[in-house]
Amino acid sequence: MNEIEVKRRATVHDVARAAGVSLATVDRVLNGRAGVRAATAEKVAAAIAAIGFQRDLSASLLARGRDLRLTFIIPDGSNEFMASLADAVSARADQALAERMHIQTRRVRALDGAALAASLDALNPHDCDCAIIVASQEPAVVAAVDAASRRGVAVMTLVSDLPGTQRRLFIGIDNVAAGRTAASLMGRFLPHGGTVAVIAGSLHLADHIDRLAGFRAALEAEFAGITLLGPIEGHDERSETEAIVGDLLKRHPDLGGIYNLGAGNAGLVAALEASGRGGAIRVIAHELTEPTRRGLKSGAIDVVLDQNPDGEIRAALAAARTLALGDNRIVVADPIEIGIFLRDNLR
Amino acid sequence: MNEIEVKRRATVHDVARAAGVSLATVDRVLNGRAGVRAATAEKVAAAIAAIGFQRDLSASLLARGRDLRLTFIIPDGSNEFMASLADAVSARADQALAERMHIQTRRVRALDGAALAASLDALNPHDCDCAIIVASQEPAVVAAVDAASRRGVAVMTLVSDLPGTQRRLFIGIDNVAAGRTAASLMGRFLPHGGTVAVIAGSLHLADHIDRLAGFRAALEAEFAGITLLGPIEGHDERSETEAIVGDLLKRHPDLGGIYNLGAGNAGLVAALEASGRGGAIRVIAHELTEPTRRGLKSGAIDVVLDQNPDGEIRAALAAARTLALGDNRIVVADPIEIGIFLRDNLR
DNA sequence: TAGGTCATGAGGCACGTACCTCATGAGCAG
DNA sequence: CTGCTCATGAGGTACGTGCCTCATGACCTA
Repeated sequence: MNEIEVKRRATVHDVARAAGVSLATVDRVLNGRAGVRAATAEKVAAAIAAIGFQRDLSASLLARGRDLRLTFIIPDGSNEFMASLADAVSARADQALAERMHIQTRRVRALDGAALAASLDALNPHDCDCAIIVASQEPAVVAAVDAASRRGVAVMTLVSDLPGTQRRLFIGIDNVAAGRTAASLMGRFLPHGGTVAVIAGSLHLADHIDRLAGFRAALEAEFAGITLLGPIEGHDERSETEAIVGDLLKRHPDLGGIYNLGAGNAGLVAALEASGRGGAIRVIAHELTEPTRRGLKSGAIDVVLDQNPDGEIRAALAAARTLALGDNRIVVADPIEIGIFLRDNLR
Repeated sequence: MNEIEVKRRATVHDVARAAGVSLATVDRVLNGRAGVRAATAEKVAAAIAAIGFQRDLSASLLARGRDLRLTFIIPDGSNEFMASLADAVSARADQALAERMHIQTRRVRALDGAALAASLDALNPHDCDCAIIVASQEPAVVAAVDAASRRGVAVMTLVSDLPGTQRRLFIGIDNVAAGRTAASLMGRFLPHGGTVAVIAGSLHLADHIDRLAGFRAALEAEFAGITLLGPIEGHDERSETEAIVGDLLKRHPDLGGIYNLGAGNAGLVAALEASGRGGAIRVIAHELTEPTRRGLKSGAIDVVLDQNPDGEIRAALAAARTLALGDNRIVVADPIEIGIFLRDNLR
């Protein structure tokens, strides 16, 4: 008598009863099978809405009797961030398997649209339900994404989006906001103004363009005392970036700060440490990787903005799981937050 | 013939076969039921390890035929952060329900150990599998946590830990690191040194003590030019904090910064804005709530350190789900990161 | 030896959904 | 009317695990 009364969750049986149709018909509607008149389908839909039916994900996956098959396609090469993204995928693989998600990872040459497109073209719905890709903005990739969607392979974009395609979801940070944040910190670090150099990877990369735009806009709006130098392109390369920074330090003895919005941070740290001026110059970089960690610890880098690869992978997996439920539902993901790291809150 | 070969996931049947025992025995071992000799249990454990069996969470919850029952106990009162924590719980309720987790939230008077203990005592394993509490460090609470654990109600602590008890997991940030981070930012904001006032809620709260310790240590180690004023206790109250800040501003025309490591931020912002010196003083506060958001936007606050209530709730739910599997497994959660927010990366 | 306890096995039903086959009846064209 | 298509219903099995009952045989104790 002390029982707590619990509302039983609605099941497909309840839907059938409420709609006045059979279980088989409800099943046909729920799983998009043919052979149901529009009028009947609507009755079912109305019943679902009326009683608030939610399909039981666990039971659904169990009954399907097969794991969800996901393929991550991640750029290869020297880019440490992409490596950490791949690591984050591996780290989640076991947990994902326990939730019936079978993960496969492929690395393709960075900035090689043809390779990415070929990799996408090789996927068929028989062995891949969903592809998660780091997209580069090239026509071949756009075509491959749409083709995969038509074949029945859902596509989600990670880190770098591909708007205007059939991709179901984008998972990544707001890079304009990241640039603004960098400016806001740099401005406060230099209360008496000064010169700040900006280094980018490439001005053909959407995320780098966004960061630069945000950085510039926020500096102009709030910190008139700061003069911007650059941007200089380092092509995300260690040695090239090292040369650029070394040159900057030599030519600008009064340099107040450096914002590296691309990769190549190993070179940045090396040049700073070699100059003996590490610590006297405020430095902001992107992505928490081995070189930036080292830089934070040594004091060469003050702040690292990070897009939390682990969180992105978690969000991607959660979204993929939802995707498995229905074909026509809108999938949303928790927004990815920009991580801000100093030496003192290194995880 | 084009089939991709998939390793079938191991099931309890496979474990039984590998161990040379019956399904019933495997079940007894897995679910901690009595009536199995130690030697037999070990054979089963060995088989599980050997074939890498992982219990299917979905099927397990389905077979249990009942939802996981979770009770959040969250302090009530004027504390905006606790309100946002409760909001985060509500926001996840639907999603949780779809994963067979039934959430109940209770609010108890803040800093009232007896009330929290009573609330815990009222829980019995029949209608609550797991309690998630914001613990305060009082003997009555400690006793209640251990009693609940003995009764079969698992307890997890949120935001504020209760070490030395039977609590299964703590979910929250590293408050010493948070204090260090605040110091590290403040030090860089004031490159020529200055005076920084510290306001705490209460020096009897573990998290406040930790933040203060971290702040102090990092200032002393790295920023000798900064003089610390306080800490002054504002008891997390709006009006008291407002009075304190107003007084500080009046008496210290040269004040360089304020670090409020407790709540009462509405008062902080009001006093700063009333003084007309907002923007000239570097201000760091905790928790992204309505008043701190306002402060960031108006420029009264420079940086807010946040412990990401939504992420904490997500982690708690994930951990609870794992907890449902076995009684004697070690549950781990993803670490909660300290969020750092400026006006420019407000979410 | 009789009676008891205890470890283990065998088997079945249940959870909610997916997916299959087969039957039935309505509607329609010729 | 005959023969066809098509919407729908009825009912089954399966997924992997939890939980229940009952049977069996080993071992101990009086």
